[in-house]
Amino acid sequence: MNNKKYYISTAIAYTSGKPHIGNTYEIVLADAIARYKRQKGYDVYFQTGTDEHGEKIELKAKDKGITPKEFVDEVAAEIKRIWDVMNTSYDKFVRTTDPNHERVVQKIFNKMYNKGDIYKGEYSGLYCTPCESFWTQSQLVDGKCPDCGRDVEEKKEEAYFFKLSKYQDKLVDYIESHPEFIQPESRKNEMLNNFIKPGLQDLCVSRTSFDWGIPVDIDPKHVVYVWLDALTNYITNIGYDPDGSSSEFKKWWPADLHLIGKDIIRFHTIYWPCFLWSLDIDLPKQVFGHPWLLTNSDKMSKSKGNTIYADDLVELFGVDAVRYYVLHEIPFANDGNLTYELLIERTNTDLANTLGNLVNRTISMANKYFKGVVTNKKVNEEVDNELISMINDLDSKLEKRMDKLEIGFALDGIFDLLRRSNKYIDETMPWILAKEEDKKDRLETVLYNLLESIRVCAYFLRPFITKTANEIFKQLNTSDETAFFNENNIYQDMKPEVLFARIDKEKKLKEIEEKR
RNA sequence: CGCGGGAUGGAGCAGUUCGGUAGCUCGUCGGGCUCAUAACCCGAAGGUCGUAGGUUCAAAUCCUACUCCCGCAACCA
Repeated sequence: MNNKKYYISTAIAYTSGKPHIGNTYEIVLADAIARYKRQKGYDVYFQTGTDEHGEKIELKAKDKGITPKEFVDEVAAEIKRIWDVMNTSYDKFVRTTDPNHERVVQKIFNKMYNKGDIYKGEYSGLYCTPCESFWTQSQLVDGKCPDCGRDVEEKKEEAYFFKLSKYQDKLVDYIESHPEFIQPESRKNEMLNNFIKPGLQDLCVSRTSFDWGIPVDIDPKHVVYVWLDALTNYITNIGYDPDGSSSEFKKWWPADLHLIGKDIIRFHTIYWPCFLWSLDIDLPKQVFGHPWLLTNSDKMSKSKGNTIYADDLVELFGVDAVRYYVLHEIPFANDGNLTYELLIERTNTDLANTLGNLVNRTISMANKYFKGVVTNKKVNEEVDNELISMINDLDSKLEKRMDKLEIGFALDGIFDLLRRSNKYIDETMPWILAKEEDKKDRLETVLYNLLESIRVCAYFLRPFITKTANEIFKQLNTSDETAFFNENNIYQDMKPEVLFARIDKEKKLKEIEEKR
């Protein structure tokens, strides 16, 4: 029995507004990996949640005339609802406003301070007084405030700093000696060359310009920098405590995979390792910065009006069409593209034609020729060998892809077998066999092989399109979870039902247009 | 000369490590079949593998220069 543990996390979503499909992609990806690992026998802990502090949220709440807490309660509930609509199997949904998290973050801050890794200093920067904001040199437009266009001035402010510089050499060594730590690899070079090697500046880890954050308890006019607050969610919620961690923490940490967007790799591969070292804790095994999902090859944003929301898509196409699309279409390293047209085409060709139709035609033949009772008569011919060996090879094929987090290629592997099964039907021509009485056992063997192929595909599809896979098992009327060709099944009382109806593209697009 | 990634038939990708008939999915066109969801199966058209040179018997693959695209460039998450 394999009892290895697997701790996977997504980044916690920032509660500044409703997440669009691009933001939702990450939880679906994590869910597929988590479900796959569970199926493989791992003891899995899958954590997600929300990041709820910061100036931006304070301002948004003010605009709405409610308290920040009321604001984040609303948004966090909406995010959780969408995660649930996407049928994701997270074990824990954490929030940075959780009292235990806040308390432990304060303790962490104190521990770093007592150790000398955090010290009090002065933050100086370019400040726009009317806007009450600091800007960096690169953010300025013609040397002026990018918001109001007025002059900025050098201003100093009391602040706490974390000694990133202390860990610089250690970090370079670690990243270079652990090539798997940052994925994909191109990101590793980006971090090393752009940030770490030129020299790490100490990081300002407190703010006094706004209040919506965790107070520094040795100096309460400061609040803790949001990233120190947010990153620690990965340990505070499994029982880390500077005064003594729980057995749960000892069981799960270090995390096996932090799944994050490519835009926040810097925080996870530079700040986070240094914070952990400061606390004398091991680093997570791997950080994967996934690419983005674009609409019409353009970044999604509310101002562009091209935002697509996951719950709207689910309503239009069903949860598994959406899950399948995002999991299949987004390659390992490059950004993916999502349009209604592409989603409809993908759903029709793969899910309706290749998968749905195969299940439907196979079960229909079983019912028509054998009144729905099919066993393995073992009247095999040469042509069966390729199909059966493909069935038996699927497990190792998928494992190779999944280990490299190549989800899209893993799905391709399953669909290769589904396509091969459709071809097998044409090669064996069951409708011809059915006309000859002495070919009855051969016919039954053919159908048996097909049913096994479908069963194994459904088994491996379950981490990705869970609802559909369960529906296929129900239609096959079996609970056999064998990952390989099983010679001794009995199929009976099967009911064919359309899994994915073909979508009329023109009609659907018109329907979407009218809804707008 | 900031760092890194990329440029392959209409679309999306594989192949480049260790040079040797350019492959896959989708789309288009033609054919077949009828168990099935206008589905499924077979076949065809379509590529000077970003540009220009070089090495080699042979280059998408190695070398040189150039063009274009994208990401990152630190205190907003």
